Amino acid sequence: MDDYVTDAIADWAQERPTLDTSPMALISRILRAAEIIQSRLDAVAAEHGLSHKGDMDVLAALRRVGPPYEASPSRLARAVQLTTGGMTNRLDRLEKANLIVRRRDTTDRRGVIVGLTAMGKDVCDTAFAAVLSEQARLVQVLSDDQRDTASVALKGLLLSLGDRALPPALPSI
Amino acid sequence: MDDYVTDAIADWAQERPTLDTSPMALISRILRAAEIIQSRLDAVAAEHGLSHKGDMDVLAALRRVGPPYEASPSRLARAVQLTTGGMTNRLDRLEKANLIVRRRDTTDRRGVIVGLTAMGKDVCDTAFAAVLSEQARLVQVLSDDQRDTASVALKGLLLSLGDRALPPALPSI
DNA sequence: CTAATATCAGCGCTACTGAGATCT
DNA sequence: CAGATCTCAGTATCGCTGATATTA
Repeated sequence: MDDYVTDAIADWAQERPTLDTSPMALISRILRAAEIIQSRLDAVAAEHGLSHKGDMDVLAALRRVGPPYEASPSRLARAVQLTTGGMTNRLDRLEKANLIVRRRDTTDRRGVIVGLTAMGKDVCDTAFAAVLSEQARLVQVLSDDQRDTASVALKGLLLSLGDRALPPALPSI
Repeated sequence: MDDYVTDAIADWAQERPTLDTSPMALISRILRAAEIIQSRLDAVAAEHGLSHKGDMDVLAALRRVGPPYEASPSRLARAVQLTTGGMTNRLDRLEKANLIVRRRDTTDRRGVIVGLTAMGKDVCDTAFAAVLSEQARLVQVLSDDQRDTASVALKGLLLSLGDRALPPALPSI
C-alpha cells in the first residue's frame, strides 16, 4: 500500500527524471507525520482544558524541571522554540487561567520567574499522561526495533540541525 | 551528545518514574524535527519568490501531475490537507501573482479547474529544485541505511494514521 | 430532494517585529 | 555604555466555520 509520499515521489520520477527526490522519502514523511500527529495530540490536550496549542508544552517544560516547578520566560522560550515576545503571550493566557504565576526574580531584578500553580501541576499531570498514552497508541504499529532505529536516526538529524539539550539552569534562570 | 528530547525524557524519568515516556523518543523528535525543517524549507522557497508558506506545496501538487498541470481546488485541498475554504485563499494569492489560473470545468459546471501558468511552472521548477537540494543537505548526516529504515518506519506510521495516496484523477477532477 | 463544488465574509488564533523600560 | 530581560502594541499570516449560489 502507498502513502501520499510514495505517490509523490513516483510522480516526480515521471515528470522530472533528473531530479534526485530521494531525500523526500524521509523529509516529506517527517513533515506530513508531524502535521497529523500534532493535531491528534492537540485534540487530546484540549479534552483536558488545554485548548490552546502550545500550552501543554509550556506546562510540561515547567513540570519536568522538578520542584518548585519554576523557570524564567526566556528559558521557557528557548525550550519551546519561541521568541520571548511569543512566550509573553502564552504566559498571559496561562496566568489568566490560573495555571501559572509570575513573580519577580529577587536575584536579578530585570527578570521574572514563572511557576506552576497547584492547579497547573494537576492539569499538566493528567493532560500529559493522556497525551503520552495517545502517543503510545500512535506508535503501536511499529516494532520496538523500528522505533529505536528511527529515533536514533532522528536524534542524529536533530543534533546536526543544532538541536541541543538546554544547559542546566543556574541558581536562578 | 544529547538533543532536547533525550534531556526531556531523562527529566520525566526523574519526576514521574511510573510514566512510560518511551513513545516520546520518536514522536517528540518527529514534531521537533518538523518545526526546524519546515522553517528552513520555507526560507529557501521564499528566496525564490514563494514567501507564503504552503504556496510551494500547491504549485508542486499541480506540477507533479504532469501536463497540462491542472487539478480541481478540492483535489488540491485534499493533497495538502486543507479545507476547500483554505484552498480558496491560497489560490486567490497564487492567481494574483500570476502563478496559476482558474477556468471553468466544462464537464461539471459546479467545478473549477486550476492550472499552472508558464510563469508558475518556471517558478515551481526552480524553487522545487532548490528545496530538494536543501533537503539533501539536511539528511546528509545520515547513512543510506538510516534514511531507508527511518523512511520505512515513518511510512508505516503514516499508513496507520490513514495517510494514503490520492486515487487517480478521473477525466476531470 | 440530497449531495457536491467553490467562494466569501467573519472570526479566532498565533507568532513575529521593533520599541521601550528596567536592570546588570 | 553595551547587553540582557521582559513586556507591549502593532502587524501579518493563516486557516476554519458556516452561509450561499450553483449544479449534478
